Amino acid sequence: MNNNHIFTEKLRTSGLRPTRQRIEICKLLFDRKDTFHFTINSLKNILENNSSEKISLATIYNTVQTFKKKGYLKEISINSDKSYFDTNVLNHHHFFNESTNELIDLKDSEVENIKIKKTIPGKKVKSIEVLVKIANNK
Amino acid sequence: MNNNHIFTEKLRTSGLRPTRQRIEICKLLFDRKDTFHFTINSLKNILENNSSEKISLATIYNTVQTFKKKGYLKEISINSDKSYFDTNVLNHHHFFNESTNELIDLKDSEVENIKIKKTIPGKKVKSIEVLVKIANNK
DNA sequence: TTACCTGCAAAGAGTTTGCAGGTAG
DNA sequence: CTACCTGCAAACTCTTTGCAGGTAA
Repeated sequence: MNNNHIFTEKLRTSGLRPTRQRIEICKLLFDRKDTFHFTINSLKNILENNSSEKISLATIYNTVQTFKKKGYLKEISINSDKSYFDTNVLNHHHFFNESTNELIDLKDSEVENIKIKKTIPGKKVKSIEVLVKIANNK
Repeated sequence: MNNNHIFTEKLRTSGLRPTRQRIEICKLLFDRKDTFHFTINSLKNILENNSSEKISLATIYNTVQTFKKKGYLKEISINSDKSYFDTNVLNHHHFFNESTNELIDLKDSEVENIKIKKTIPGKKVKSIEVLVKIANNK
């Protein structure tokens, strides 16, 4: 089906004009039922192989950053090598497979409620996230 | 007191010769009772202000990386801007103050036991860590 | 037509590496 | 003495920015 109007809407509400390049990016990010994890570089590779458009790195960076600011994408902190992004923007937990550098979402129901017994005066909790690092059994 | 022999030992077991510069770095990192969090840049600034030695960035980077590989330091994933290190090398949880970019350790006893109800076949869990982001009350 | 967008290349930040002179053992 | 180490600067990687030509409205 054609979801271009949805992408156009997402772009407009982000203050971006719907250009050919940006529509291609939207298709990749948002035209799917499940969560999608990516790095700028993996996104670039997929675009190069699957899109007829030439899309420059700069365009990818600024589109992704704009979506992140708007709340359509979430950045995940795994390591400082590169930025990982997630199309699931709700607070949630992750597995990170150290053998493959792959991220896997954990549903809230898959993690028992987390209780932090310490508070810091004058500070508000913004998020509580668990990162479970896994690796291949040797 | 003088802990130089301890530092020398740490350096030797890491395969590094105990030089004046490295001893200075050790003093900063390990001559303290409590946990110490730092970035390469904060470490460089402290060294510049507190040490009579001139210590180049390259020396700081490679000493810190070597300690990390040896397991004397732990790298904490907060964001992809820069690397944060921790002298507490056990698996543990953190507060991250987004207003000040400060890390605070959480004791295990301050976080109720975390249960992950999902497993990934063929993978082994390496660590489970919680990051609680906090910010100033406005 | 006008403001915004694109691709390119150059600039920036953090980190790593190569090298010539210096130092621990 | 020899192998390792230091400081410096250059190189690298990831990300951002400036600019001249192109495009949406």
